[in-house]
Amino acid sequence: MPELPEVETVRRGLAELLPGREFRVVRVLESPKSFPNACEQVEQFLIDSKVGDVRRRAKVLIIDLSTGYSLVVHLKMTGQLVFRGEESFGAGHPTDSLIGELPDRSTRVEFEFIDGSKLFFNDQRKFGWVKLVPMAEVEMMPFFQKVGPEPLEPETTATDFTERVRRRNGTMIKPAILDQTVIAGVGNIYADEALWAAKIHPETRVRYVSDERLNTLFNEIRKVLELSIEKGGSTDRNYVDAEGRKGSYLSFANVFRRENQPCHRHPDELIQKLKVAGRGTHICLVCQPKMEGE
DNA sequence: CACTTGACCTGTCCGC
DNA sequence: TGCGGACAGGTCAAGT
Repeated sequence: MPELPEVETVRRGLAELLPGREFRVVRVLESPKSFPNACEQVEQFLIDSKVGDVRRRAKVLIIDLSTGYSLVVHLKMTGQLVFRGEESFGAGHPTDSLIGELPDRSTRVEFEFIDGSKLFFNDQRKFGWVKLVPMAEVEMMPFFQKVGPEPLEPETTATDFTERVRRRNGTMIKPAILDQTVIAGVGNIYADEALWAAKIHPETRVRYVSDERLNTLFNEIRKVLELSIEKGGSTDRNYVDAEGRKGSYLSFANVFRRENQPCHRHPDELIQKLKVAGRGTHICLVCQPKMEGE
């Protein structure tokens, strides 16, 4: 699913498209799964409100409304938030969108604005959700209470990261950086990419990774997330941005989805795919030798 | 408590 | 072609 760079790309798109628009109709097509607290009052409540800021925390989008409420959206594995302007309906088709006519069979919620434009929440696997929450209560949601620091915020330091990772000294480094309470926003793609860049085998126990290497890992996490945002994120299957376009990071990837292809540092070595803590994992065994000492 | 595993869903791909 | 099983980018609850 969308990890930090994908969610940030969607946020940037929506921040250009949504502010100032006023809701006219909300259609919830998959309740309670996709919109657990949807009901007539909630839908009525959305109507008459205008979109304000569009924010992101970790992999979660927060769309503030003029009523003092926020729409909180988690895309999980296959969620999409796709905006269609009035001009997209009828004659003209959205320019380079990968998505066809909307709604389609994965559409779970449809928001219509008074100018005729629409925002679609699509989600094939139904793991994602939308919730309407009073703005002041957003930060009190359980996930936000325990989520770790934002890796790209300048005030987040490598020392913060190292201290938090050390709380997971007994586990392997890959699940440790996937843990959202350690650092926010890293998912399976960027975990593999950052571990390759920092030359750490994903199964290495945290206690065997030196502070210096954790420092490097933090810097590599930042670099890979920033590069991916620049490329509009990774499209493996479902991910599209707010206008339905694919991201291009995967054509720059070093390991993710590159099994049996040459390592970019060691052309004679092929990228291996293995399973670590239940997740598909991609490594170069020369760059990332299994550590001794267990 | 720290850690690991399975469940939540639908769709696709691969091997027999 | 048909069918079963594995797998897919995230998180949580339950298990050890």
